[in-house]
Amino acid sequence: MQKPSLPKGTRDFGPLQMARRTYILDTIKDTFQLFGYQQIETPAMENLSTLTGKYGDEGDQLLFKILNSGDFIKDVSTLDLEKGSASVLNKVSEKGLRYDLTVPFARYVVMNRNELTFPFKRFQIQPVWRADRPQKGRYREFYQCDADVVGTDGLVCEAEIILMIRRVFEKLSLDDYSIKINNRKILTGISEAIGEEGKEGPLCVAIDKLDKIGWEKVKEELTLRGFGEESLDKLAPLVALESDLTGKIGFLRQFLKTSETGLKGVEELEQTFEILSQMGENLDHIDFDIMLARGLSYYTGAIFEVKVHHVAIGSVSGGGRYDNLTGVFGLSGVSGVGFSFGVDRLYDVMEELDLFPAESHTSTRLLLTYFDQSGFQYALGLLNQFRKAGIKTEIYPNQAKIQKQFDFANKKGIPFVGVCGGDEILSGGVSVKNMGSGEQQKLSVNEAIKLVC
RNA sequence: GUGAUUGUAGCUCAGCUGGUUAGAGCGCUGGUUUGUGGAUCCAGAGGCCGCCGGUUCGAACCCGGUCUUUCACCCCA
Repeated sequence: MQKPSLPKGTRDFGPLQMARRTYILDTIKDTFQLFGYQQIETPAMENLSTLTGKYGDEGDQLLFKILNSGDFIKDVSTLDLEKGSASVLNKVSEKGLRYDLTVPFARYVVMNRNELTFPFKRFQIQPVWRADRPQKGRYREFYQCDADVVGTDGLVCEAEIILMIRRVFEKLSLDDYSIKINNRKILTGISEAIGEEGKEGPLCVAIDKLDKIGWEKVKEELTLRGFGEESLDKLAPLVALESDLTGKIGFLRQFLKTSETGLKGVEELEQTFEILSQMGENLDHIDFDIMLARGLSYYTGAIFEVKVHHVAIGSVSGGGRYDNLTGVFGLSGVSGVGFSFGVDRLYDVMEELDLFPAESHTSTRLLLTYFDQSGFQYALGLLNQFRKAGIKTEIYPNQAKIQKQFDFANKKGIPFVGVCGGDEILSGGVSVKNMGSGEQQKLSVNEAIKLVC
């Protein structure tokens, strides 16, 4: 007999966990729908050609590949084997598990471009898979909840993303968090302004670590990546800048005055905030973080990341605007913006902060118990009456001692137990015990329904 | 992919520098109670000490490999 086990980085979800996950997922889904997003689903597996090359070399390594069916080795030559794994791979695997929901969505949009009405707002809640090393808040199978709009560059979408994030967090009673926002164009502008045009990629990667490793280390890394001393000196005042929103914007206007792109980024950001104020909304939880850089190569405008304070868990949500995501699939000029909630991390955060409402392990309200066959038959008749009255009712399915039946109700957290014995059968009623208070009274079925519901 | 780390009863963990039949608490089963759960008391069941190999008279303990857990790096939700 073999010991059962799970693949690394995957988990089962028991009834309690599922109740909590559903609570989070319903909140998110409800919010997406409130803002006019429509749900779609795409297959767990995609053609490898759809997935590869979209996430960089690192990302390609993290893709789970699916072995071809049948004799998967039949096309592999000894030459391929000598050339190494890359050569063998495309002969033995042509499908892979999706790595995120954005790329499959882009594929979907391109394939259905003639049927879709643009701007198209969709949401998608499905698992994704990454062959990462698991660690805290990082799994190999996890859910993403994506909402994206494609076919518009209207900044109202950015503003609405902020509103959706705030609504979800409010519903989940999370209030100590910040929505970090920045604009990729500002980062491009910065690299131009410090005389390192076109190097915003490495600049972002290094600067993103500022919080973690400090300015000195970031400087080292940038030097390593070929940034001149002069450039770093120009960058320094920006890194040191501590100011409020208007202060930051004022500073950037000056700092980026030679960069058309950079100024455009600042303007987009300001307009987004302006839209919020026209909606009668404030800027609570919004943190304009000039140093926020998200690695994903396809972002071109706004970038978001949500961090809950005082927990050791990475960002729980992130996203941004991409101007040409569908380009690689042959449809260019479609601008989109979207973001994603990581349910598994939200779950971890809420658990760490003890924010889940106390719930019983079951939704059952009433358990019918009995002593013998006649009581069982009588209880079967009552069962239907309670259920027809809309009360979640169950009956203990096999004859067992009454203690055992009570114990069952107790462990499952069922709040009421209905006892069906000789007395009850004679009077046509049921004795209902409140498991919390211990009170028990003999009632008619109608009275019992009123008490329990 | 790199570097650490963990694994003993269903759960949380003890187990001395290698030495007889591997322990505790909680949980579980039964009883105390033949119409009543949560408390008390009594009794009992339950372990290839992650897996494979090596060293040794002798391994839960030492060594190698492997899987798993957790963590840092990389990257990311």
